[in-house]
Amino acid sequence: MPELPEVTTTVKALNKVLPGLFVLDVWTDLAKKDQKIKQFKNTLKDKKFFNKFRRDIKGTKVKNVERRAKYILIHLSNKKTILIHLKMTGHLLFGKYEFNKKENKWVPNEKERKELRDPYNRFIHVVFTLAKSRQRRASYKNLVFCDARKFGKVTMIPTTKLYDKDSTLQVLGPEPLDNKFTFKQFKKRLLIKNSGKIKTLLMNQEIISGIGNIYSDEMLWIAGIHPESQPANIPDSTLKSLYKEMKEILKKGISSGGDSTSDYRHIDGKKGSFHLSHKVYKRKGKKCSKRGCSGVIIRKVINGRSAHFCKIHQKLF
DNA sequence: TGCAGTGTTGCTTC
DNA sequence: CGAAGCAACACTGC
Repeated sequence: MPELPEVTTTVKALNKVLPGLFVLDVWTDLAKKDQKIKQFKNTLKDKKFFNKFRRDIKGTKVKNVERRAKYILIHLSNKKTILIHLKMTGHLLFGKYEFNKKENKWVPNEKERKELRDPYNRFIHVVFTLAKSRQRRASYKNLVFCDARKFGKVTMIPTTKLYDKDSTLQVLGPEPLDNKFTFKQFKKRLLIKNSGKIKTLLMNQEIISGIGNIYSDEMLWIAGIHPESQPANIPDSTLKSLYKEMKEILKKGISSGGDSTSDYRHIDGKKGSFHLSHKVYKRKGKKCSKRGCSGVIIRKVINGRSAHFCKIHQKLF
């Protein structure tokens, strides 16, 4: 689901279709009149914010789309940036949709519906209408935010303020696939806290950004490290292999078009294929597929998250 | 049938 | 201060 490879896949696809399009309008069914929950202020879940968001966005043009950690950044010509986090079940679709007044919801138009026979298209919560010019509404397309559990977040920030002190993006750790992110830095960042389990640290966005539950399980399996190992106890040679496998598995995720174990979809509604090559994630009770290993994959809750691993070849340091 | 489990983050509590 | 727990929500699968 939406971890670095999924968000990368979506952003790459959006960059092929969105730049240059004008935003004609935006619709949502998420906005609540009196949003009392603090973390939803300044998001589309807040009616007041949505009204302002809609005023700001109408008539602007999309410049380009960028990824930072698991965030999607849509830069606009009005010097503002739409910030989207897919959280657990969110995904973006691009195509032609129609508002069905009878059912009071958006549906893919007939042509697209045939290809998108997918139950998750039911959960449409935000719809942007875009076109090549401010006038040519006839040739519109929609950018659609689907999210079964409604955990996802959509907001907007002035582009220059994105990396202000204490902002959401400012506190994020380095990008794991950045060439400047060396082994030395990787090790240093894992040791920052002086304690903690390797799996939890890998998923901590302030230490390294973009890694979540699935990819952390998979990279630890390949590197032969038990998820509860303390980084300080892991020998350099093993840590080096984790560093290498981290990059490899994330790249494999990207080349597989992401992981569709659950709701994640490409912008055309198609599934990614990374879930077909899982070695541990969601494979509880299955035989460990490492050559010569006699282990069985187990599931254990570690710091509130389910971890999947092989007790035999994944060594506890 | 009912309830445990589901990818993430950030607020609250200790 | 940091770490742990849980809430945000709706569905699936045992």
